[in-house]
Amino acid sequence: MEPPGGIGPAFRGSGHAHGACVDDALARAEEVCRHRGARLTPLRRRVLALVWRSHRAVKAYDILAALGGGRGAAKPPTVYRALDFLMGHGLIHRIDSLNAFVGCPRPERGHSAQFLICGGCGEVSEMDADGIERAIADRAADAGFALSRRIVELHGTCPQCTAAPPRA
Amino acid sequence: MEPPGGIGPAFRGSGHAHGACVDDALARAEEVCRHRGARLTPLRRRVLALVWRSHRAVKAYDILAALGGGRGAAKPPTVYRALDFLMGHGLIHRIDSLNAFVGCPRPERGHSAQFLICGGCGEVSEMDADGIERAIADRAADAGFALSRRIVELHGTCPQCTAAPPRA
DNA sequence: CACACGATGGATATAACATAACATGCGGCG
DNA sequence: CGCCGCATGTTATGTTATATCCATCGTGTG
Repeated sequence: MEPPGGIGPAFRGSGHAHGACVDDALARAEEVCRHRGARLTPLRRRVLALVWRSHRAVKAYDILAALGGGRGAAKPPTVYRALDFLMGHGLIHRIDSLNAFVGCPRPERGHSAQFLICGGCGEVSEMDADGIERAIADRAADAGFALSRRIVELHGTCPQCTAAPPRA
Repeated sequence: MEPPGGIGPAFRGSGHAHGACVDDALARAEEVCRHRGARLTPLRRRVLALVWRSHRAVKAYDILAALGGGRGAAKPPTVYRALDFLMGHGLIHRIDSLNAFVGCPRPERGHSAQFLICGGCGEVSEMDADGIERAIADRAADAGFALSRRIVELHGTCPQCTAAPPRA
């Protein structure tokens, strides 16, 4: 039971060694931060780990709840600041259509990605499809439009959920 | 008082007859609704007109404020219901990355569009670029992903704002 | 007419998402 | 030490969106 577990534009089956997956992500994050002299503090690391708990987009207030159990609970700014830091370093992406965040599988490379978002299981898969980027760049150029941020969020149903009833 | 604006994938210069532009939009909306037996009530018409006041994305609470001046002021659900109706009939689009709404220049045709959003003047221009759609459909098919909603929101700077200091 | 109905929207309340402004703690450095 | 810069804590508030219930109105039917 180890179907496509990769990082690319493929959804995970039911069994995948998620622990290792998270560890990898954290290791890559450490690497990236060391490389740039950015400080991946315990709080930021914890938030990043929470984002990576699943391959679904995670809401800021869910992170907040997970962080702040009871007394001395974390407050919204704490979470948003950590998320801003992580986004700033490309370690996570914001999914605007969900007001939520996903871990970036390839933080090393500055990239602009496209997201496949399954309405069944909620998983988000990141692509870096050249064809899409090129088509967008071409049309923007036609319009004389200077692109900065490109948002491509594609909602639908992943292969697993198409095959079997949704279950996350 | 003649803000730029436009309907195609091109940003307008400074002078355009926006009054006529709004009138057109409302007329098309009447048409579409009559065609389907949907009721473009006075409230909905008013909200649509407010969305069309500019070619920028309009926030729900701005509409609320514009509607409800004083006593017996409109409440949020009123606005959101009207917006839902208008979206349901393709008369407006939601720009997720802005939490705001723009009028659709071609409500007749069911379409999935791409938006160019200028960070200078705030104008939003709707495209229906086949190349982009095709690239997206191809990559989704590769991934075995069944598409439903496609969100393409492209932020950047329009030709006018590139040429001259932003002003809007 | 009396009535049930569906559609519309008003009223109240609250949930969900996000930021402003200011205070505190801590490590480095002159 | 005294100061600075950064991360975080704290308080308060701003912004966006929905749930729930109720009033109204037009329409079709008995």
